Parts: sequence; structure tokens; C-alpha cells
Amino acid sequence: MLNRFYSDEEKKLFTSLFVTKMNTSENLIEKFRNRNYKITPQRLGIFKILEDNLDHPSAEDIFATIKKTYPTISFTTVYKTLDILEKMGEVLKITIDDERKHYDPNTSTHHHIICLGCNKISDVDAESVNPVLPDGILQEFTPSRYHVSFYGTCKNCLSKQ
Amino acid sequence: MLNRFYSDEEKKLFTSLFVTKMNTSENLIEKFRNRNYKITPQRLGIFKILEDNLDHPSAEDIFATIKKTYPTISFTTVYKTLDILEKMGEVLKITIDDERKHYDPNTSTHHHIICLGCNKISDVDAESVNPVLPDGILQEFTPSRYHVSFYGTCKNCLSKQ
DNA sequence: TTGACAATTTGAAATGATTATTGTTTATTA
DNA sequence: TAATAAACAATAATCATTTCAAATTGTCAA
Repeated sequence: MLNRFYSDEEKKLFTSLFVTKMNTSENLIEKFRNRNYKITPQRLGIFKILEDNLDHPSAEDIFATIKKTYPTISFTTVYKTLDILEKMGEVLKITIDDERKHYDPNTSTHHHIICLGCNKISDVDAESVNPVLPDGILQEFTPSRYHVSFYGTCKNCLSKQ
Repeated sequence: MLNRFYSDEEKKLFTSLFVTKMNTSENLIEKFRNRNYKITPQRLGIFKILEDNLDHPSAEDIFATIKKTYPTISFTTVYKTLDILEKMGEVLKITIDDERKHYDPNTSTHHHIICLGCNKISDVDAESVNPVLPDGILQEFTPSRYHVSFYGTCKNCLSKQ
């Protein structure tokens, strides 16, 4: 566990830490096997939806997508699988949107910007921020991670105003 | 509306921008009057709870506190008042906690750290972060604000582990 | 390849935070 | 003080997410 964050200099030395880290379905199958979790068609379908996914889908988005291939899948299965993945650290649960949670298969440190008009979420590279916690805070907390939420208006919504 | 964020140099020039900006009850009364919102005892009670409040209370926390003085107040009144305050920009709605939203009467740019054990939220000064959005993002979005969520474990929870 | 068993899925019902509705009360202003 | 507009409290509704109990299905050893 980290107990502090990186300086610019350290970041330059460890750029590999800041490269996109996203699982393939095969990765996830492997990781599930290692933990004696069963590979069901439903879970595999969710893995495939997450693969290379940069859209930050909500549970409902994922449910809607997988229903096309598994019309009988239940919402519970989607939530449970996402919950397992999050606890394993293989997806991030993003709270940037007031309305609902979003899931991100890119687990490397990076940030997000959300459009206040349409709720579209885009990625922001980790290099753009350089958080350093003040000493006072470090005496009270042992930090493990951080996330920056940017709020704004996307080009499309701006043109509509 | 901002279309970019401040550099370290600019921050030093404009430190006053980064000083805590928190309303007194009197401020809020004034601002409500200006908008022809009525000052009711319930609203005033909520204003007083928010005054100098560094605890990041949830709606329920506020409801529980104000019930001591106004036992008949309803949850709806609390939510509506907080909603008005948020829309006026006089409180921030914080989404750092998965479980519920928290309210912060300090509307100057600053950030938060939450304990993953007990959900205690503390303030983090704005100086500790220096976010700069990449050009690619600035072509797609017009940013208006940002917030950093730090996650960690507080001293108290750490000692219990 | 099959059968046993535990893990998983499902659908329904529950939960908990938040919002909407409605009729009553209160504040404001003429 | 009456008229009227706003805010109140109570209740019901909504919506995302969880829980639960039965039915189903992967997995692995025989």
C-alpha cells in the first residue's frame, strides 16, 4: 500500500506504472480460475464487454448489452460479477456521476471528466495531476489511491446551449 | 467559467482564491432574500448547522441534528433546502462516499480524503494538487471545476486492524 | 462420461437514499 | 386582516442496488 504519492521526478522514472492496464477476457478467466471462481457463460460475456472498453458503462449499460447475447441474464448476476471484479481490483467503480455508478476496466491510475449536460465520461491521463498530501493529513491518514473528477461541458452539449 | 486550471505560479499570485469560503447564516439569509426565497425557522436551522461545519454531513446527519430543535421537520425539507443551496452554489455535494452524498459548506476549491474503514471525510487543501488538462481533452470539453478524492485508512481504523 | 456438490443464476422481494405529490400551514404584501 | 404564493409535513413513489431462496449449472473426481 502506498503511503504517499509520486513526485514528477519519480513519475518519470516509473512511467510504466502509469500505462493503461486493462484485462483481456483470458486474463480474467485465468484470475477467476486462480481463485476457484467458476467461469460461466454470463461471466464470460461480461468479461468480453469490459475488454478494451473505454466507455465507462454503468451496471445498466452492461446489463443491456449482455442481454442481447443472454436474454435470460438477471441484473443480480451483473451486479455480483462486477462486485467480484471490483473486490479483486480488476475494475474500478467510479462515483463521478451523481445518478449511478460506472465501471472502468482500466485499473491504472487515471482520471475522468464528465459532461454536466449528457453525463458522458472521458479519460484523463494520470500525468495531468500531481497530488501531494500535506503532512497534516499524512499524520492522520494512510492513503492508498486517489482520483480526480473534472466537471465540464462537452463540445456537443455546448453547441446546443 | 474556467477553461483551464491554474499553474503553480498563478496559484501563488492568486492565493486569495484558494482561501476557505464559507457562508455564515447571515450570508445565506441575505442570499435567500435576494432570490425571494423565504426564511423559515427550518431553513435557518439548517443554515446554522452548516455554519463552520467541517464534518461533511450527509442529509441524514443534518436531519438528525435539526430534529433536536425542530422535532417535526421532515426529511423532504432538508433535501429541498440542500438542493436549493447546491443549485445556488452555496454548498458542494460530494460523491466521494459510495453509500450516500455529503454536503460541504466550504465552496472554495479544495479536496477530500475518505477513510475506507469508517467513511470519515477530511479536507485536503487545494494547493496539494495541480491538475492540468491535456490539449486533447480541452478540444472536447470546457471544464468548469474539479475535485480530488483521496482514499485511505485513518489512524484509528489502522490501529484496529 | 457421469454424478455429486458446491457455486452460481435467477426472479422476486427488500432496502435505502432520494424525489414527487398533496393537502395544510405559514409568510408576505396589499 | 385578507388574499395569495411559498413552504411545510406526511405519505407515497422511484430508482439503483442488495438480499434471499429455490432452481440450475460448472467442475472435478470416479
